[in-house]
Amino acid sequence: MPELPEVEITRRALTRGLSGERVTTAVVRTAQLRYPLPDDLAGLLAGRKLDSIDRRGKYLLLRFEHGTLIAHLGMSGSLRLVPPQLAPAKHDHVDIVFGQRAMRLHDPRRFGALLWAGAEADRHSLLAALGVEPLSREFTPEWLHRATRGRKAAIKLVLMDSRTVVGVGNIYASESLFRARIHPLTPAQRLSRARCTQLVPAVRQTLQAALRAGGSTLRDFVHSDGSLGCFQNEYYVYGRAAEACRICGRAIRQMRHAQRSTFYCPGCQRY
DNA sequence: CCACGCTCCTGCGCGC
DNA sequence: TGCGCGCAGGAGCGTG
Repeated sequence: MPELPEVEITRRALTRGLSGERVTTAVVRTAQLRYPLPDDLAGLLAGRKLDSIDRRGKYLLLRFEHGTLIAHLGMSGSLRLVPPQLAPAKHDHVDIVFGQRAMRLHDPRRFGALLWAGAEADRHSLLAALGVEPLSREFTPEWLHRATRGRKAAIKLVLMDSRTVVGVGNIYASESLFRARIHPLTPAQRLSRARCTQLVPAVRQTLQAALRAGGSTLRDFVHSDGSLGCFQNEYYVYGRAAEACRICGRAIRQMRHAQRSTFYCPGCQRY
């Protein structure tokens, strides 16, 4: 579910609601998500101040005065701000309580993660090898052109490979390739500089449009106040198999590639 | 280094 | 109506 826009929306809301606040306690109801939860989370965080929240790819970095809590929402996770006394629902695995507000982690599929990284979080093994941020100045056509040389894999897979670019998942990869008019199975190394010049702004525009629309809510994603995103209404190809392309009118195709659904327009997108 | 397939888990929609 | 199957937005890891 959550790709970069949804994680960034979550980051902004949590920053508004919680930065500078002190943890009262933490409640852990599930011992393990993708990884075991930190031991004694309440003891680790109680009395500590949350200085800021950063994002690296789809990871949220909650910076406390004595270290960093790394959170990942996996495929079905959300972080909501709730009154601490609100009864937990099914799959509400963790609360971090800040006085009269709690940050509640909900994750039906439990692919999410919560890890304590200490002071050197950015060197954590999960973060150290991540690629460039797609909304940063580093992500340029020249950079993408260089990064794709020697890569035979399909451009869609390379876009989704977090060692290359972070934050682009299955939905936004399909949408970005449509906007750039590039067929998703094009071998990455065959992309000319001109096509990289199409693709880089297409990725940026897709992510920024999703951010403006409040992200996508397909099944699980909710904002930290419980409201829903609406970018799914603006999709050009994702989930639109057999529907008419918004640009050329031809039927959108769906195929399975590398065990993932891939959507494209056979008229607009070329190798 | 690169490519690929498997894996964790629950829920839901579809077809029979 | 009920049930079983396949699929769902991530990404680390092992293997070749």
